[in-house]
Amino acid sequence: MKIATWNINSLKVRLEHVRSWLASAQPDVLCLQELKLADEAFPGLAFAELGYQCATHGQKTYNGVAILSKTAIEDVTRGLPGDPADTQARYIEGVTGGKSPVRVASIYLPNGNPVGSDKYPYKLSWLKRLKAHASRLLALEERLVLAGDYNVIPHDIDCWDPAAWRSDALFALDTRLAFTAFQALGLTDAVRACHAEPGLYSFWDYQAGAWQKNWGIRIDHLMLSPQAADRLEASGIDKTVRAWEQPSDHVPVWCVLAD
DNA sequence: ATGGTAGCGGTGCTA
Repeated sequence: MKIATWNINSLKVRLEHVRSWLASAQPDVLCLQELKLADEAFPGLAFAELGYQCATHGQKTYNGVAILSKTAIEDVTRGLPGDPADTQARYIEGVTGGKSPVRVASIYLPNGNPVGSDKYPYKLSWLKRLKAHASRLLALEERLVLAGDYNVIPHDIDCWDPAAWRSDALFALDTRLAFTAFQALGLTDAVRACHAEPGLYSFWDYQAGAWQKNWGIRIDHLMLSPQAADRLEASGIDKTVRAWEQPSDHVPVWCVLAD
């Protein structure tokens, strides 16, 4: 079973990119972030044509997440539990995979910039809330994949220039400490489990020719429960997509689990 | 030192 995550920065603009990638990469499950669409505007038919069912948690203008799957998506949760006052559409979870069931979440963690604004404590509290929810999910002892745009650079080797990112909300010490505590619940980073080398990036800024200079960062992650990690066969980042016409600033990240 | 890009929506916010 191939499971992927991709922040597409507007599904309206990127629909044909997503359809092309689905047709060629053939994932069983694709988690999308930054739809920037209300559920009423979600192009479900365009994915049904390719054999995918969809569960969506949309929002107009900002955020918005979805799960696409070749099999039925059940037991769907919309919104990250733990704060009824949080109305931003950044989390959807469901169980899919047919005879090889896996619980999958599509996550769009707050960016948090600038550090010092009220956006940063929102990011940290959101990550803490994700940790609390993940702890409950791990107790189920299921195959679990928490996939998405975490807006977290885990380590120095995950960015081109660590010094340039040191004071950024994606790499600040408190961010990395909170992410480390989350991962220490027993989650495996699917890309790092298969690839030790530096310079694996999933995002290149639109500005300053970042793609051409390879000024990238790795912020899109697939975090696996022990039951999923035991079945991990391969993982990767489809960076060629970043060179497509009018691309997202993120590229798909994927893993393969044995059925 | 500054600005550099993209999407949404029709101005400034978010990233």
